[in-house]
Amino acid sequence: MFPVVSFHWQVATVKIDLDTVKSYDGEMQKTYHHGDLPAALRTATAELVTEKGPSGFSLREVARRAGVSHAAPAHHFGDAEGLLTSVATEGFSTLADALDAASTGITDARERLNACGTTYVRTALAYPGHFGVIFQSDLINEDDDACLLASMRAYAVLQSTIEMVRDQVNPDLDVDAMATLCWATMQGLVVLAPKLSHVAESTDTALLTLDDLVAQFTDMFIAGCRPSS
Amino acid sequence: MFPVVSFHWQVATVKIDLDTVKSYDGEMQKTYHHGDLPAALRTATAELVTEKGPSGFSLREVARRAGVSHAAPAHHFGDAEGLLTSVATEGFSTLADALDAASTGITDARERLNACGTTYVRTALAYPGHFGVIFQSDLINEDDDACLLASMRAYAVLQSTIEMVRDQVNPDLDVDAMATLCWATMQGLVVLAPKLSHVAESTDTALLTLDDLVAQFTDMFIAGCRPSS
DNA sequence: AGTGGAAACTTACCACTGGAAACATGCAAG
DNA sequence: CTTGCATGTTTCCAGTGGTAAGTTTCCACT
Repeated sequence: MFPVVSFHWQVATVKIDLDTVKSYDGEMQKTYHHGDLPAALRTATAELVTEKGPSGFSLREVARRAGVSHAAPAHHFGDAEGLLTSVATEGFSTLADALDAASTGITDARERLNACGTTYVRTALAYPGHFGVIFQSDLINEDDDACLLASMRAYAVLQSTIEMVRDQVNPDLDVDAMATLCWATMQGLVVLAPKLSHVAESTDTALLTLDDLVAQFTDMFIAGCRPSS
Repeated sequence: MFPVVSFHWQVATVKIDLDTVKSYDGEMQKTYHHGDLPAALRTATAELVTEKGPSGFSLREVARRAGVSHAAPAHHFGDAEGLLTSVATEGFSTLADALDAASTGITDARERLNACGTTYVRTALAYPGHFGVIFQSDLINEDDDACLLASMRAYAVLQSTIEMVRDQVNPDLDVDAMATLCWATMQGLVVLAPKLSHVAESTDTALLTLDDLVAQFTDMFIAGCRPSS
């Protein structure tokens, strides 16, 4: 059963990536009136959340931006929760792709962990709409299969990285616990960063950057994982 | 100027703590109809958010629970943002008090950091309404003076703890960066925990508990802070 | 004591929201 | 060509936040 699900999920991922290309409005999938309304609604949602935050989200405003009536989204996503869950899935999928691309080929555990961390916070900052939906909205369905699978795919990259740390640094490492800690720290940084005055987003200041914090965390993490004996 | 502000804030803190006592409806502050409506609205908000999550919050429902008309809150808090900011302030203040109580008297850096971490996640789990408002709602005014001061008071405890780590473990430690990392990890754990299947809330299972994760983080953090040379 | 004013609250209204139901439209397969 | 169905639209409903105007209660001052 799992391979089948995995297969579906692969297909879904590719489909999402294509859908995300907004300008592409051509001969593909033009099944009906609106080239690809689900994708248009997702991007409209992400943009709206980016502009006004998760609380500024409104099904009607999204529909308005997509140029359809306010009842159209219901036909594809059921309700607001369905649409937001779909956006969250897209976000997880994008994150998983980015983590995959950033970590493949890196054989040094420390380097790879740093690459994952940097990629995580950069992706979160690059897709504030998606991550806002994922972590600041309680209106998504956590049990949705596609969403769960996409998030697990992202988690798997981190997990394999921590396994590499275990293999290279400390054979007794509790991989799940440490992977959880790493994810928690990265997500905490993303949530906390805008609230902290001494953290800057760009590099052109004397302040700490998120990349700096990630690097410091990586160093501390690797050093802290070494066997104590 | 700062001492004055600090004084005001101290007073506000004490007031909030008294207000929080729900059953207390007696002869204090009974300035008008409703013994102490602001406090009642705050607790109603916290309960509502605990039950239905931040997105389930509704000014009218809160007013209904407090037994007043839907326009009454506006008189005390201006709008929904004002009320939520007040709840966030109360949450930060509670956290600061808890961190203070848990860490005073502990002289060993590792022990104290662990106490802070445990207290953080336990407080977050004990006040899900307040923490939900703080970290999952973008409808609070981050620049509010009282809120800022309360959060800074909580941060200060953590900061002094990290300074203790610096003094006892590594004189070259970047205190601000490490304090940020610790806070981020704790908050990340709180946000992530309910989403992770292998983390349990109570201790009566074979799964990891949040306390376990905090302890593992503390050990790793202290070890990782040691000078590399 | 009583009166003016301010504070606390209510009522009435507005534009907006999400969701459901009934209706219309266009494609695709028989 | 026509039947079926996915895709939208229109219309309606209860509920929401915010504002403005009115009402009640308290307090301070004379």
